[in-house]
Amino acid sequence: MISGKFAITIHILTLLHKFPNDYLSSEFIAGSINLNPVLVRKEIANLKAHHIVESKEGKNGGTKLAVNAADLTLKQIFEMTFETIGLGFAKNQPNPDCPVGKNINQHLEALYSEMNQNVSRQLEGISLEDFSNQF
Amino acid sequence: MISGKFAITIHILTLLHKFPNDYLSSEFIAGSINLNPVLVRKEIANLKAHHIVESKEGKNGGTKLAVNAADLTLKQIFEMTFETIGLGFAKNQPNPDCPVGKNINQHLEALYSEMNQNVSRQLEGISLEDFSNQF
DNA sequence: TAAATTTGTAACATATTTTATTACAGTATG
DNA sequence: CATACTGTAATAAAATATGTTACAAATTTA
Repeated sequence: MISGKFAITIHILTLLHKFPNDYLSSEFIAGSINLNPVLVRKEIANLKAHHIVESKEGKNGGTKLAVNAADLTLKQIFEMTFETIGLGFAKNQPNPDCPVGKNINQHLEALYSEMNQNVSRQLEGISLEDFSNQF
Repeated sequence: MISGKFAITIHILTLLHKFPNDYLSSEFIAGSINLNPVLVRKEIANLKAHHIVESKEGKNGGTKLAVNAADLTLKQIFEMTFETIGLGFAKNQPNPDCPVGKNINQHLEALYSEMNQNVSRQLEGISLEDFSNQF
């Protein structure tokens, strides 16, 4: 399974970009994603920690973008929500007495690291503005 | 979370490549991965369905490679175990009455499709033999 | 200042996916 | 015929992701 964090976060940011002058409530956003507002607020908390958005509490409060959408890349969003891609590891520590078991994770890590560089290059070239303007 | 299928499968194949003349038992393989033998047999069943390995039942049975390791690419292994990478989708159907909700999944799919092509190109260039010879 | 609305967050519940275990029929070997 | 495998189903346990409820704190507006 893969968490929906990236998809949810980019959905939130796209909405914020579409309404640049409003503080959008978590409930409004949740209505577009079809997601519980608490979960929206959790993702927003993450965005706030990275200074991508700002929120206002209280009545008529909500959240708005705090950065220029042209300067925020999908790579940054990816890193805020995923850290890394890859094709996974076996759950248990492999057998250290086997030459393959002993080294496989290190080789997989190297492979996945290349994948990340690869994907990062792609995502670096796309800004939130680019993404949002497709709609 | 991400399933360990790819890692487990490539671990199995690396072992088979290291012992090209033996039928390896699921128990032996499981000992290297540190995984339940039944799960090893399940991944082997998948490999068999793709004609990558062949098994022999009964005493002294086991599994061996049925293809040339130089001709089997990590891309093929990836496709046998994952189908696709990506950064996920929100679990619920987004709101079709919202212009963003209505179209976001389609745009994400396009993005992920590019990611896949990107990663596939990388994995295409690495054979099982290449991977295994690192050990 | 009081009522209403919204964020922030914790605590808990449910759902889904992944991994593990048990069991046993079927097959080949010696 | 005993042994050691595969193949597969059924079930259990563990891990992760998502959902819900509750409520304190903040801010607006009447």
